[in-house]
Amino acid sequence: MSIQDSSALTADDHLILVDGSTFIFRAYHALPPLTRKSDGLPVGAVSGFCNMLWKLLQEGLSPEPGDEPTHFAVIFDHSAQTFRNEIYPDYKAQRPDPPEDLVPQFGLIRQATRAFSVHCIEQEGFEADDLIATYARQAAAQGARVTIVSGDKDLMQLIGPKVGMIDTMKNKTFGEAEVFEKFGVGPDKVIEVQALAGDSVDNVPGVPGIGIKTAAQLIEEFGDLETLLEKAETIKQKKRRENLIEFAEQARISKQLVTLKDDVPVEVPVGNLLVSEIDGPKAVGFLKAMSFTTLTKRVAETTGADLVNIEADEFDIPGWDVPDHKGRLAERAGGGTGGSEAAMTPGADTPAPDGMMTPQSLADARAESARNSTIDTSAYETVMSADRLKEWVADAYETGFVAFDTETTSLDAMQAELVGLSLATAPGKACYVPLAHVDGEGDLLGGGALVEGQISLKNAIEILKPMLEDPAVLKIAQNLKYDWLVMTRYGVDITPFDDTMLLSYTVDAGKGGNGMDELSERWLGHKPIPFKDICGSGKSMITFDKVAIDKATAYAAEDADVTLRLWQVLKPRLASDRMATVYETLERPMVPVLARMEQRGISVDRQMLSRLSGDFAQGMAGLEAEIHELAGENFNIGSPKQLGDILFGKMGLPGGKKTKTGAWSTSASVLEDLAAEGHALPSKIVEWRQLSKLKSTYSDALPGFINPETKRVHTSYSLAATTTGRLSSSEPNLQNIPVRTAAGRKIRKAFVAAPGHKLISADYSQIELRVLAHMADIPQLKKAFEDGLDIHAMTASEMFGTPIEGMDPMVRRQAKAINFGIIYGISAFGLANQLGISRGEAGDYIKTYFERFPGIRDYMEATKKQVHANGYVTTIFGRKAHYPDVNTKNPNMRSFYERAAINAPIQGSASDILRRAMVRMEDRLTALRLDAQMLLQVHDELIFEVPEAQVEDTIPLIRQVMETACDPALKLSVPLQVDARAADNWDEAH
DNA sequence: ACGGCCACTTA
DNA sequence: GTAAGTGGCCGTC
Repeated sequence: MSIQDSSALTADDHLILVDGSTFIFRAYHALPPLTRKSDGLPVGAVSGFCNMLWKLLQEGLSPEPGDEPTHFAVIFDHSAQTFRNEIYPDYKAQRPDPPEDLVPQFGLIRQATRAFSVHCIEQEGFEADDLIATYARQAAAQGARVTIVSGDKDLMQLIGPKVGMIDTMKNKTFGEAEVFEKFGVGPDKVIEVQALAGDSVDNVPGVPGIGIKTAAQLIEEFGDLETLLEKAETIKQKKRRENLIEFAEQARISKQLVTLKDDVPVEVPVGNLLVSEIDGPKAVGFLKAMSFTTLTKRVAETTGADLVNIEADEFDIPGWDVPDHKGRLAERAGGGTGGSEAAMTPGADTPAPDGMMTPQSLADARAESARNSTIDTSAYETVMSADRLKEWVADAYETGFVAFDTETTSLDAMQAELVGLSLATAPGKACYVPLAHVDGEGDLLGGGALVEGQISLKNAIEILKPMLEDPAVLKIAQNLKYDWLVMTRYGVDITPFDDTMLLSYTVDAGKGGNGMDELSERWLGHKPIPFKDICGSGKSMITFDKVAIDKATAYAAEDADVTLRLWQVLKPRLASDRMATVYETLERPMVPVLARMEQRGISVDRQMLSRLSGDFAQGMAGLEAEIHELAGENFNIGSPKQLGDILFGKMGLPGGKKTKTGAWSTSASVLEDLAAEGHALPSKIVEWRQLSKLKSTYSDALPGFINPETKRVHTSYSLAATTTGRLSSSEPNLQNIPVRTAAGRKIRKAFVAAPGHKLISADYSQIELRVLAHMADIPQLKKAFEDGLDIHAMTASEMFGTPIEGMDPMVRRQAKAINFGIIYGISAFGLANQLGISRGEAGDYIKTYFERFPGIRDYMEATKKQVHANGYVTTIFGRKAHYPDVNTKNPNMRSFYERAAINAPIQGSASDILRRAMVRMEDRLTALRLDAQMLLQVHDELIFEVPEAQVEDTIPLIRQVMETACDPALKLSVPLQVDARAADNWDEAH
C-alpha cells in the first residue's frame, strides 16, 4: 500500500475502525443474557453488536451531515497467541477462558458483520489493536480522518489531530484532552506511562509501586522512559529509586508490550475498506435466524427488503439445533430406556412449548432427541485431501464448535504416535483423517509402507492447528487430557474445549461409568464399534496404524459423532442441574494442569530399585525356607487357598473370619491374631507378604514405567474415576507409594529430584477433620484448630475427661481411631474391629462421642436424610455424589451407602479444596518468576520439583496458595494448615 | 486370554 | 467404618 495506489485515501475520507473484540466482551457483560427462544442459543452479545453496528451505519458518528464514513471495518482478534507472548510469555496469561455461552457467539458476530456488508478483518499473530494502529496510521498519513470505535484505553496512544476515538456504548468521545485527564500526559507519552504503571488486566508488569499518577509525574519530569531509567539514581524517594533500578528491564519489556504495532503487513489494504451499500435481504436473513424481531423489522423497512418472504438463514449450528419433532412423540411411547434416568428428570414428559425453553426442558428435549436418533457408521467421510480438510475446518468455524478425537498407536499418551484424527460438526456429519496408516502386507520386517493418498501429518497439522487453538471454535472431546497430551507433542495447544467425560462426571458422578461406550449406550441407545473388533485384543492386538482405512473411518468418525451427540445431551444439564460452576472451576481447568503434571513425570532411581528387589528377594527366600520348614511341606505361599489348607486344615488352627466366598480368611489381621496366640508361622507369612508386595508392585514394576525418552515415570490421573471428587492415579499408581514401614519407605526414597533440584512435599494437615468441623459447625473442634491443638488429644480429653498434658498414648490412639471412624461414617462394628474391642464397648464410645459433639450426630442424620430424599449429597463447593441405590431394602447395603454418603461431602470437599489450589498454582508460581513444577497429587499432598536456589522462596508461596484455596468463593470457619518441606527424595521431603 | 477374588499399598 | 489401584492365583472360556 502506498500513496500512489489508485485506492489511496484523501482528506475528504473518513475511516471508521470498530474494535470488535473488546466490543464483544463489553456487550456480553453489559447487556442482560439473551437466548434464541427456539433452542437456547446464547445471542446476547450478537444482539448488542448488531444494534450497535446498525446504529453506526445509519446515524454515523455525529448529528452533522458530511461526517459519514467513506471507509468502514470491524477488527477482531484472531487468536490468543501473538508476538507479545514471545516477548513476555505471561502477557494476558491470567485471562480466564471466555464464558461458555460467549464462545459460540464469536463466530456469529463475525457472520453478523458480513451480513451487514461490513468488512470483517482479523489476522493471525496480531491483536485487533495492532491492526487498528496500522490502519489508523496509514489513513492519517494519507490525510484522511480516522475514528476508532472502542473504549479500550490501550488504543488511546493512537489519538492525534486526525485520529479520534469514540465509545458508543458510553456515548463518550476521546480527544487529547480526555487522554490527558486519564493518563496525565498527552497521547504521545501514553506508552511511557503505561510501561511504568503496568496493567493488571493484561498482565503487563510495569514497575512495582508506581501507578499512573506517579508515572505521569515522572514522565513529565524526565520526558520519556529511557531518560528516566538512565537517571533513576537521582530519584529522591528511596523505594521508588530502588524499584526503578531493579525493574528497569521489566519496564522496557512493558513498554514493548503496550506499544501497538503500527506496521502490520495487512492483508487487506486500507483503501479497500470502502463502505458498501447494505444488502437488505442478506441482513434480514441473518437477523431472522437470530430472531431479533425488532431489529429485523427496522432493517427491512430501511432497506426495503421483504420482511415476510425472506427466509431465515439456515445456520448449521448443530449444538443448538432443535431437532424436528416429526413422528417422535409416537415413537417414544414404546421406548424402554426409562428406568432411573427418566425418573430423575421430572420435566421429561412435559415438553415446554416453543418460546418457553427452560434449562430443564432444553436438557430434556436434547436427551429425548438423542435417544431417538440413529447412528450410521457407513456414512462418514474419509478425508484424503488438504482441500477437503480445509472445508471441514471452515465448517468448524461456521458452527463455532467441533467434536475432535485422535487415533494413535498407544493408550499411553506419552508414547502414542498420531495415526489419524476425526472431526464432527453435526450429528451424523463426521469424518476421519488418516495420516499414518501403513499397509498390512509388509509384515515380514513389521514395517509396512505408508498407505498412499493420505494427507501428510505436517500438512494436516498446519491446516488444523489454527482452528484447534482458536478461541472462536470450541473443541469437544471425550477425555480430552489424552488428546491434549498427544497433540501437544505435535505442537498444538487445544483451546478452548469441553470434555464430555467431565460433563457426565460433573452431573452424574456415582451413577455409573463415564467412558464413551457406556455414555453412548446410556444416552444414545447406541453401542459403538468395540475397539477390539477393529484391533483385536491381547497378544494378537494390532496398532491402529495397521487398520484398513475404511474400517478405521467407521470406528474413528463414529467416536467424534458420538462425542458430539453426547455433548448436545450433557452440556445443557450444567444449567438444568446448576452445575456449571463446578464444571468450570473444579473440572475443566484441571485438564491442562494434570496433563502438564503427567507430561513432566518424576525421576526414579532405577539402580536403587534394582538393589531393593534383590534385598526383598533375599528376605523372601529366607522366610520361604522357614515357612516351609514350619509347615512341614512345600507350598505356594502366595496362594491364600493353599495357605488356608495348611493353617486351618493340616495344622488345625482355629479359623477367624470367612471371606465373601466362604473360605477361611488368611488376611493380615487374622494372621496377627494367630501370632498373638503364640503360633510361629503366621507372622512369617505376614512378613513374607509384605516383602512380596513391595517387590512385585513397586521395586520390580516401577522401572518398567520409566519412559525411554524422558527417563522419567509418567503416571496417568483420572479425573472422573471416583464418586467423591478425588483423583485416581494409575499406570503406575503413584498415590499408594509405601510410607508406613521402614522397608516401604526405601521405595519412596527412590523417587528423586533432578540434578540441581529438590522435591517439595506440601500436605494439608487434618484437612478432612477441618472440613467436618466447618460443615457440622462444631465449636470445640473449630476452637482446637484455631488454637493449633493436637486434635486427637483434644478429642480424647473431651470424651474421657483426661488432661491433654501427659496423656496416655493409647488413649489418644483410641480417640484418633474414633475421629477417623467419624469421617468414614462410623459403625460400632467397624470401630470394634479397628480397636480390637467388643461391639458393645465400641457402641459406648460412639455414644459418648455424640454426647460431647452433638453437632456431628446432627450432621450425620441430616446427610442421611438428604441422600434418601435426593439420591445425592453435595460438597461445600457444590459437587454432587450420587447414591442411586441408597434406598435398597437390604439393610447391610443401605448402611453401606449411608456411610459412603456421610463420607462423600467430607472427602469430596477436601478434594475440591486441593483442586482449587492446583488450578491456581501454576499461574501464581510464574507470576513470581518461580520455576517450581507441580509433579504429583496424593489426595492431600502436592509434590513439586524446584531448582535448589528457589526452594526458600517457593515454599511460602505453595503454602499460601494451598491455605487460601477456598478464597474468595467461600469463607471456611477453620484455618487450613499446610506443612511443607524440601529434600532430595520424596521420603525425606514427606 | 480374561475376570473374580484376595491381599496389600495409600489418603 | 470412606475412597482408590495393582499383582498373584486360579477357575473359566
